[in-house]
Amino acid sequence: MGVARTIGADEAGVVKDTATEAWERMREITHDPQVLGQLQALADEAGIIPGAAKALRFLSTTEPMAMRRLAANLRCDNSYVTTIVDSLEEAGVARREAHATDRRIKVIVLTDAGRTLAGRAQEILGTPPPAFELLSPAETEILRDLMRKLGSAAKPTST
Amino acid sequence: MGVARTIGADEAGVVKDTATEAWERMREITHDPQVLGQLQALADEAGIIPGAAKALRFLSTTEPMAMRRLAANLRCDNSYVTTIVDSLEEAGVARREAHATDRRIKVIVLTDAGRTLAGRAQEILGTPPPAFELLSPAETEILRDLMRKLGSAAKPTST
DNA sequence: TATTGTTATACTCTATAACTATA
DNA sequence: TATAGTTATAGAGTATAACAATA
Repeated sequence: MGVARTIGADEAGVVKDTATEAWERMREITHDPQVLGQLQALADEAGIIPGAAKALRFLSTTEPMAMRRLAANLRCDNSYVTTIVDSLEEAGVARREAHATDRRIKVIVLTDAGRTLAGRAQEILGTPPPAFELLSPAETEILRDLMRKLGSAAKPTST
Repeated sequence: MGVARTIGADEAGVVKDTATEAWERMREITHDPQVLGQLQALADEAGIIPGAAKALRFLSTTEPMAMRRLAANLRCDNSYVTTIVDSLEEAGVARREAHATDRRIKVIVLTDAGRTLAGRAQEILGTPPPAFELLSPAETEILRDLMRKLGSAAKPTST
């Protein structure tokens, strides 16, 4: 591996095309177990379940969020959000509050400790891995532009 | 949701740099829930647990693999491989066989049905999403090269 | 003694269905 | 009647510790 060869065929006759290789490598890079490990450590330290640490990402900067909306962000069921927010509340990271006008809705409000924690979670998930330093500024821009292009085809996510 | 905003800065004054944006978008694209969905469907159809479908990827082309090695590939504990191979065996997708020389080791051998299934799993996980058609051949090559560069910093993974 | 795999167990992830309160 | 959240429950993911067989 790592040998730049004439692209398009290999000795087994199996053609691994450029897009496939790019895709496989993208998956490998982004599924970095280290990120999960860091998040796990954060969760352990804070006394929350790992799923709650992931959720913190969406609770970080915005105003209080309805539980239902968190479920949409996490693409999980409402009932799991109950579990997550239970964990956050038990650890003193967040609390439920009633919505001002619609009393069916509960919003999730971070405590001060929660805001700090959320910032760290955001940083863990949002910080590019060290390998990005291998790219020149120009290459980084090219990469970003390619990602924008790939992302622009995002599924319509009806509703 | 779904509102496209000016990218690069948000109302809080936080500037999101190029690498961070590239990274976040990469993660979003590669964590496509549709891939998981397809794999889930395959698992349902074959009567195996979803984790076993992921494992098929590593069992596809190679010769019989020791359970321990599958654990390393999946980065999970041996005990979970027991669960996975139980599932594969119950569904008639694979069977355990004794290693020729070291009788502590059991190797996983795919059945004919298993080989077919493994090919499909490989295809699901290895096929780039439709959005890749948005890239020109030249752009695809650039992307692949960038991924090679990023991947070259991969952790040494001793042993 | 060290290694491979299994068993028992426990915690977490996540969803479905039934339910309560509110709209 | 429809919607937000909760409860009960269950299957799946996953790890740790103790164990058996083999090296």
